[in-house]
Amino acid sequence: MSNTLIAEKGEKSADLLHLEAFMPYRLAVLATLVSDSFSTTYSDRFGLTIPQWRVMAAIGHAPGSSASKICTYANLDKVQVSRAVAELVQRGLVRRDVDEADRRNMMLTFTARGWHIYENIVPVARDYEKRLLEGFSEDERAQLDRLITKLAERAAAL
Amino acid sequence: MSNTLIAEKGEKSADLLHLEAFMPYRLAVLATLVSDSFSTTYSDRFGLTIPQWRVMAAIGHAPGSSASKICTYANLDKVQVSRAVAELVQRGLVRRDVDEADRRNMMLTFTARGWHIYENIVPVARDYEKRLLEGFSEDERAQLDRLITKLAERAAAL
DNA sequence: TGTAATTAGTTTCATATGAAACTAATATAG
DNA sequence: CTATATTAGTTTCATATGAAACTAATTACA
Repeated sequence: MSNTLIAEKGEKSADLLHLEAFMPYRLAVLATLVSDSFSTTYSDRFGLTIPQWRVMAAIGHAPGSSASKICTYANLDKVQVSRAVAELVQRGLVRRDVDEADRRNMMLTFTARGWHIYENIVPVARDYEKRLLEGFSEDERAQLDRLITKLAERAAAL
Repeated sequence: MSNTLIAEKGEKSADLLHLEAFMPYRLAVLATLVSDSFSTTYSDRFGLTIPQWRVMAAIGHAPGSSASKICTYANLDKVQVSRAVAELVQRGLVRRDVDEADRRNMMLTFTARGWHIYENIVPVARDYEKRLLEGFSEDERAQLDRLITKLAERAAAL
């Protein structure tokens, strides 16, 4: 009876894979949860998208970087960086000057307003991270750090 | 000199936040990396998107579930589920029948072809996870499990 | 009962995304 | 040198996404 066969398959397969215990799924859910709650805290206050926030972080980290440096540093593709920068320039937070040493490159720096915003976001970000890791011992933090690095290495190899 | 002031700010702020050490960023990058490499392995072979894969996993786990059950189980919103199901029905992998007990609900089950695909994907998924965690000791796996759960709890609270 | 509120799922619409094509500048080879 | 390849960044275009509006069914309660 094909109906019975299908039902049996269903019962068997139910034990084969539980999404809630499946590592790629768990990582995706966790990252989305963290990302959403974090981005809420800064998009509410500063009106930045995730790529915009990362570009700000990249410029703050290394002012004068080119867009392609930012792609690498912030793990964004060049279209995302191009658009994020355009918007930040538009809003008067970032300056985009041609690098005279190689006129293909853009030199990206903050305006005074950009620095102001950046210096306000950084403590918010630090505080978010602090609250996220509240209740984690020094040992747990070190473990987490190590395990994430190890996982990223493995994933990059697959 | 305002130029000097800005340069000094740049140097100071560069130490304030390193994206590569910032937990929300690291989790996002890791999840994307894992998600991309995993989805490549099954989209190449089975032509499924991420929401479609999760819907398949949900139906395999609990055949006959409604779309809203699948939203909860697979952490997808109802639009994603609606569209993924429509496509899977279209492709002859899933049946969508009205639940006569409550005609608002859809009862989602696999067709024979759907079961076939599902039973082929599950080993691929298991194998991917196995390779991802290759080189992780039992203790490291347990730690990872615990830390992810703990992080997700914290993030949900923020 | 009949009316309001709720729930399930779909569709619409406006925005987000990224691959591929494009422009401009530089580097490399013949 | 000139021609070709490469690199940086932007724009275009087709698809993905999700909030809000919508349809249909059920439940709550006056």
